Amino acid sequence: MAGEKRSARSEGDRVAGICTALRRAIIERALLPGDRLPEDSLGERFGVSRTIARHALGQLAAEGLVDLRRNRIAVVATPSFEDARDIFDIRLDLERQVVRRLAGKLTDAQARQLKAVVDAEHGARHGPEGASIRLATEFHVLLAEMTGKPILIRYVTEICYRAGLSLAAFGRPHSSDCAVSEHLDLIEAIRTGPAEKAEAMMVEHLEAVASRALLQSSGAKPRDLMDILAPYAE
Amino acid sequence: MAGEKRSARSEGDRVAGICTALRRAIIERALLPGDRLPEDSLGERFGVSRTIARHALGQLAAEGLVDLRRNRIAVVATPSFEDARDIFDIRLDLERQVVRRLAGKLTDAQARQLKAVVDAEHGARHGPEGASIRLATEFHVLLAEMTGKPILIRYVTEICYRAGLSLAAFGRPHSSDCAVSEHLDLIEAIRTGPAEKAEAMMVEHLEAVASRALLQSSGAKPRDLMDILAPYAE
DNA sequence: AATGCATTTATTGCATGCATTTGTTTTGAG
DNA sequence: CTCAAAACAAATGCATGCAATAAATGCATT
Repeated sequence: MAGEKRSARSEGDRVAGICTALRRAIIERALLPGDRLPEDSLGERFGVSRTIARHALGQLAAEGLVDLRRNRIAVVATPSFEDARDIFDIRLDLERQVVRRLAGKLTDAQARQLKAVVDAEHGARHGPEGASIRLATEFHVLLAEMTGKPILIRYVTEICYRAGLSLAAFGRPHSSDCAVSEHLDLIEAIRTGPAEKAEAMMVEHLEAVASRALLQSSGAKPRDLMDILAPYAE
Repeated sequence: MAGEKRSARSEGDRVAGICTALRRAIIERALLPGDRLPEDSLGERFGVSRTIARHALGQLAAEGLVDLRRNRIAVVATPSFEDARDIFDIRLDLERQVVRRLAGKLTDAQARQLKAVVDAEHGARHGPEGASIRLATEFHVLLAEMTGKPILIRYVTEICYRAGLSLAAFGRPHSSDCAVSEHLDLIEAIRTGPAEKAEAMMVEHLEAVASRALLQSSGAKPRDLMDILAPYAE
């Protein structure tokens, strides 16, 4: 009874709660591109009516994480290869702004907070892949949050989630080792180095992530039925 | 023209219709920051139930055009001065990408299409301010659409609308004359010039727009009732 | 006359119900 | 036995109703 009251109050908006849960499920690859998201099931699972579930799906569709077609069951979005490229291009610009604004201005407390996330990444590097990816994303989001600029934070967050989904769309395993050391280097560069150097390092990092995931798999992206069956056709 | 892709992206056609109408009202300054948007009135005006109106408000809130607080009437967003700066910073990066991709690759048909919009701007320069601003925005959106990159188009469109709203928040009149000639120069630079030159011109243009609107009015931002009434108070 | 409190009204939050549409199974003809 | 058409099941599209909350108004008290 008290629990009901508390959960209702702490989660001022139930729509936001569902969005958060689904975003996390998507970034952790518990939900994969193409997975169905019926309003009924969502509502039942989260203890709300279809109305609320529907609204949440609308929000996620606006963020590009969900595909919504009229009279059809909502599905987790399946970004195309071109989409993925464009997302990373935009992400590059946005995160470059983040670094430019933080370079040389990181407080010790902030550096510690970032390192804590990287530590968590390190600890999760042999655990389930989902946690690893989520933490890597959290690192970038936290960095953006430290700019204190709400609009920049919002766009960086959104684009990071979309980037994560894009990576999932191509089924590449997440190489956490690289991310961990690159993230550590980034913290140092942002804290001490000149803005140009930190910026260059972020560019390098993101391009590495993108090429590890996208360039290598230029042919293996969407499992096309015809491609899969080609060897069996003769 | 501009609404085709938006309506396909969103779900219910009616939700998209309301969004489009409200976006336009906002960009034309028929709706000003802080104006109330009660679900009932919207529903009645557009011939739909509150459910649909509510959903539309949710979408616009996700785009940053509407402020939605629990149990409170939705209002047109009132971007802060810092928000406006951040929006223009992001817009700069995004539109730079647009120019970079279009430089030297504009077909004659596309150039003609862009010129048609600028002509319309020219024709509207002494008419109502709203049309002038809307057309200036359409120019930038059309440019983005010519990249053929859906994600880039989407972010540029959104940020252009937010920029328009930001300008409205500071009550600056729209100087259409400058925009018209600058837009013409842009078309030429993109069509013929090297990418660097076109890019620099876009940067210059957007910085000019931002400084005309933002820098000059650093003290006159939100029309506060107390401020407005100050001269009458004695 | 100004402030705080109660009452009334306006508005949102959310679930439910019905019509419509889509997807699936069944059925029946060839 | 195959395939198409019809019947069924599942899911969405949307409006409406009721409870809860906030804004507005009026009243009383200082």
